[in-house]
Amino acid sequence: MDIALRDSTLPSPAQPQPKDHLARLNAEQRAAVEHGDGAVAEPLLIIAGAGSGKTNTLAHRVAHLIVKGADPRRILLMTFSRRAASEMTRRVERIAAEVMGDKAAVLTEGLSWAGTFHSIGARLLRDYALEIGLDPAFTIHDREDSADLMNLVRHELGLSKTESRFPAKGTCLAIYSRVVNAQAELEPILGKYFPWCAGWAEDLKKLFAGYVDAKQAENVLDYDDLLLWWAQMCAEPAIAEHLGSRFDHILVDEYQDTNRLQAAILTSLKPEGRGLTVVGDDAQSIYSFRAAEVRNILDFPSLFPEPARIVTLDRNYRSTDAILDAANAVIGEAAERFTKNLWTERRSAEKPLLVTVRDEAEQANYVCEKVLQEREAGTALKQQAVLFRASHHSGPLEIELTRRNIPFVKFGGLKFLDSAHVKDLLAVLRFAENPRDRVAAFRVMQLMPGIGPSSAAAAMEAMERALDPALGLQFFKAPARAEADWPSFVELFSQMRTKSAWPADLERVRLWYEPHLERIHEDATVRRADLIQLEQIASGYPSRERFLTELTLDPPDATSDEAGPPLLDEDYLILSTIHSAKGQEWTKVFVLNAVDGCIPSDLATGEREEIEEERRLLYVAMTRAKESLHLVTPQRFFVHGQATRGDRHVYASRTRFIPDHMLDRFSRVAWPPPSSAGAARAPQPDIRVDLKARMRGMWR
DNA sequence: GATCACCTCGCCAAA
DNA sequence: CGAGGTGATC
Repeated sequence: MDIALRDSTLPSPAQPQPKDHLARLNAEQRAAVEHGDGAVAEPLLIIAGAGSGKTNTLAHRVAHLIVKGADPRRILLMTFSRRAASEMTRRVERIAAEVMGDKAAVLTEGLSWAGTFHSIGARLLRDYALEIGLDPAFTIHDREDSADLMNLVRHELGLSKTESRFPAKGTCLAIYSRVVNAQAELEPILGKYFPWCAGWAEDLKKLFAGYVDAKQAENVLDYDDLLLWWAQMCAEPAIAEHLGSRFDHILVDEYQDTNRLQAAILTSLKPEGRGLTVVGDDAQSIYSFRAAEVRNILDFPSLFPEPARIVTLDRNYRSTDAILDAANAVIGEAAERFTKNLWTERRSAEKPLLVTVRDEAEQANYVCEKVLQEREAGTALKQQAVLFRASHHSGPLEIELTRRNIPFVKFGGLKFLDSAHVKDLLAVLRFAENPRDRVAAFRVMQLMPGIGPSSAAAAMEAMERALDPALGLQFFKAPARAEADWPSFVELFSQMRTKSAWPADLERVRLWYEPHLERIHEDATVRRADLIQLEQIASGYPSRERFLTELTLDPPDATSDEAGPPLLDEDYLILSTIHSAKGQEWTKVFVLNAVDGCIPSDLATGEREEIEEERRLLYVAMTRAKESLHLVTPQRFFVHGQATRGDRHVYASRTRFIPDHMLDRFSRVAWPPPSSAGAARAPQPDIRVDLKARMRGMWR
C-alpha cells in the first residue's frame, strides 16, 4: 500500500464514480445487482440459468453493496466450495477497484466472511463455543474419520458380528448423515434411500446414539455437526439475534443445493428475510444425495412476511445455440421445471456429437485423438474437459493418457488426503491438537510395531487418568516389542503440546514418521515427496488448528498423474466428475459413458426423483461446453470382477435422456469411422513372401 | 495380543 | 479387483 493511501481516510461512497461498472450488465443482471441499491432490502431470489453470468452478477452485487457504503465486514457470503468463494472475492476486488481505484483494497480486504457453509459454521462455533458448552479446541473429522469412529462404536456395541451382515461403516455414516441433514426420522429415510437396511432400524438408533456420545466425549465434530450445532445454536433466540445482527447482508450461492438444515440456519439468522440474497437454478440441482432440497429455492419467495423479489437470468453467454438447443431439449423432458429455456446470440452450425464407440478402450482412444487434434488446432488442453458420472469411469482413459504422455489433472474421486501416509501425518497433528480424539490416537499409536488396538486403548486410558495427557503417555508401559519406539513418540507428543511451533511441528512429525513410512510402504520415496509437499501447503496457514480445520473442510480437490501439483504454467487436460464440474466451463467438453447404467446410474433408477436428478446431471454436463460437445457411448462394457482380459461383457444403450425424437439436434458418428476401418489396423510389416511357391515346394 | 493370509462381498456423486 | 473382516499363527 502506498503512503498517500495510508494517509487517506476510508473512501467515501459519495465520491464520483470514474466508471460505470454496471454498464456491461444486461437489464436483468443489473436489476439483481441494484436491488435495494446498497441498502438492506427485502429478500432477493436470483434464478440464474447455466452460463447466465451468475458469478459475475453476484460479484457485482457484492461490489455494488460495498461501493454504496455497506461494511464488508458485515457481509456474509456463502458458496458451495472454497474455490467458488475465492473466485468470488477476487472478482469483487477487481470490480470494486475499477470503481474506487486503489482505495477499494482497503474495503474488500474486510470481506472476510466468505466461504462454505461448513467453514463459516466452524468459525462461528469456535466463536460461540463457551456459550454453547463446546470446547473451542474441537477437531473436525472428515468422512473417513467419521466412518472409523462409527466403526469403533459399531464394534463396541457388538454390531460387527450379527448373524446377517450389519451395514458397513460407510453405509451407517451415510444413513446418519442423511437423517441429520434432511432433519428427518430414521425409518422413512431407511425405507426410501436404504431399503436393504430397513430391518436394522433399532440397532442403527443405538449405534447413532453411541456415535453422538463418542463424538462429544472426544471433542470432535463431523461435517454434519458443523451445520447441526450451528442450527441448534440458532434455535436459541438470543444467540440467533446476536449472530444475525452481526451481518447486514447474507448472500448464498448455489441455493438449489442446500439442505433443510442450511435453510433453517438462514431463516433463523434473518427471520424477516431482509438483507438476504440467494442465487440458484433448480435445473441444476444435483446434490439430493447430500439431502439437498430443491424446495428450498422454490419455497424461498413465500418464506418471509415480505415476498421476495425474483429476478431471472436466462440469457446464456457461454454456449453456442447448437449446444444450448440440445441441452434445452434434454432438460425440457423434465417432469417438473421452473426455469425457462436458456437463449443465446452465439450462432454455430456445429451440432453436439453423439459418438458411438466399441468399448471403453476405444472411448479412451477417441478422446485422446480428438483432444490432441483440438490442441493442434489451437485449443489448449486446459480449455478441454472430460466429464463423467462416477470417478472410476475415467479409469481406462487415465491409462491411455498416461501411455500417450498427455498430462491431466483429475477433480473428484480419490484425493491427496485419502492416501494412508498423508492421513498418518495429519493424525499425529490432530492427536496433539486434541488428545481425546480416539480415531487419531488409534491410528498414530498403531504405527508402532507391537501396538495394536488393545495397547492403544490402554494407552488412551492411561492418558485419561493422568493429570496431563503427555504424562499419562510417558508413564504408560508399552508392550515389549514397542518399548524402543515409545519414548521418541512421547517426546514428540509432549513437544507439540508444550512447545508447539508452526509449521515446524509438521516437519518434526515427518522426521518421526519417516522410519515407519519406510517400513510400511514399498514406495516410500514417492510418498515422502507427498509429505514434503504437504509441508509446503502447511506453510501457507497461520497455525496448526487453522491448517487442520481448513484442510478438512476444503481439501485440495485434484489429483494428477504425477506426484505433486502441476505447475501453473503447464498445460494439462481436465478430468472431472460432473458433480465437481459444477459452475465451470470449457471450450471443448467430452462426456464419457452417455449410456443407460452410467447416466442415469443404474443405482439411481428406482425412484422417479432420482431419475430426474440424473437428467439434470446430464444437463449440467452438457451446459459446461462453450464451443463443442462430444457425448460418447461405448457399446459394450466388460464386467467387473473377472480376470484381466476376460471377455464377459454387457451391452449398453444410449442414455434414455436422449430419445430418438431428440436425435436431430445431434450429429451421430461412429468411431473409428467404418470407411477407414483398415487404417486403424497396425501398419503391415514391410515384407513380401511367396507362400504359393513355398507350398508348391513342400511336395517337390 | 499383534499380525498375516485368506475370504467375502460389493451401492455413485462430496463439504 | 479391493477394502474390510475373519480366523490361524507367532
